[in-house]
Amino acid sequence: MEKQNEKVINAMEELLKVSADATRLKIMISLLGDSEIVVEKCVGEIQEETSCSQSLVSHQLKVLKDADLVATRKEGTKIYYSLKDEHVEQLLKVVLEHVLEKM
Amino acid sequence: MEKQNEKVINAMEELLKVSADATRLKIMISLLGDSEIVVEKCVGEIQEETSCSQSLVSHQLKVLKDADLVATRKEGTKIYYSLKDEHVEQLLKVVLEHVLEKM
DNA sequence: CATAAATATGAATAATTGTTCATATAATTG
DNA sequence: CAATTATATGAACAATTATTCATATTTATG
Repeated sequence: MEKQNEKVINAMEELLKVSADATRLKIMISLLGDSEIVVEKCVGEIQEETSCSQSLVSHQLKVLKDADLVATRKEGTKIYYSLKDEHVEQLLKVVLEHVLEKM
Repeated sequence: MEKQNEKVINAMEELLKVSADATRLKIMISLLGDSEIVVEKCVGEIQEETSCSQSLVSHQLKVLKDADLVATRKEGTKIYYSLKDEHVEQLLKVVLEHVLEKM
C-alpha cells in the first residue's frame, strides 16, 4: 500500500470515526430532515430533540465542526448548525438504508 | 427520539464503528477491487496487500465477519474473504469519494 | 453595568478497543 | 502419523474517547 493510499485510508478512518457515535448520529440525523430541505437548528433545539445534556451536545457539535461535517451560522446569542454538504447527507442515507434493510 | 429510532441509531453506530478503523479499511478496500467484479482473497493475500501481521488481519477479519460486512468461502486450508454485498461497497465508495474530493 | 440566556470549554473518570505475542486449531501431504 | 501450511484465538497492555460536572465566554437587554 503506497503512501498516498495511506493518507486516503487515514482520512476515511477519520470521517468514519467521527460519524460512528450515537450522540453525533442523533445530532446529524436531527439535522438531516425528511426531504431535500436544508435544516438549521440551534444548540437548544438539538439538545431537546436528542435528549442529551447541553454540555454533551456542545462537545459533540465541536467534534463535528472540527471534522467539517457541520456548518454554523451565528444569530444573536444563538448559533445555528446544519449539515455541511450533500456528501454528509449521502453518507447518512447510505448507512441508514443499509441498517433499515436488515431490520 | 423514540425507541425504534434508538435501535436504528445503535445499528448505524455499530456499522460505522466497524468501518472506522484503518486496518479494517485496508482490508475492505483490498476486497473492493477497481471494477464491478467480485473480489475474493485468502488471508495470506490480504496480509500481503495490507502489510499487516497475520494475527492482526485475522482478528480484524473476525470483526468484519461478525458485523456481517464480509463473507467467507472455505477451500482446503485456505479461507477466501469477500465483501458481503453492494451496501458495503457503496459505503466504501461514498466515503472514498468524499475524502478524495477534499484532497 | 448587572443580569440572564445561549453556548463553549477544561478536567476527570470510566469504558472501549487496536495491536502484539504466544499458542491453538484445522486441513493437507509425504 | 508427523510435519507443514493456513488461519484463529486468548491474554495483556497502551491508547483513545464519551460523558459528566463545574465553570467560562459571549451576546442581548433592562
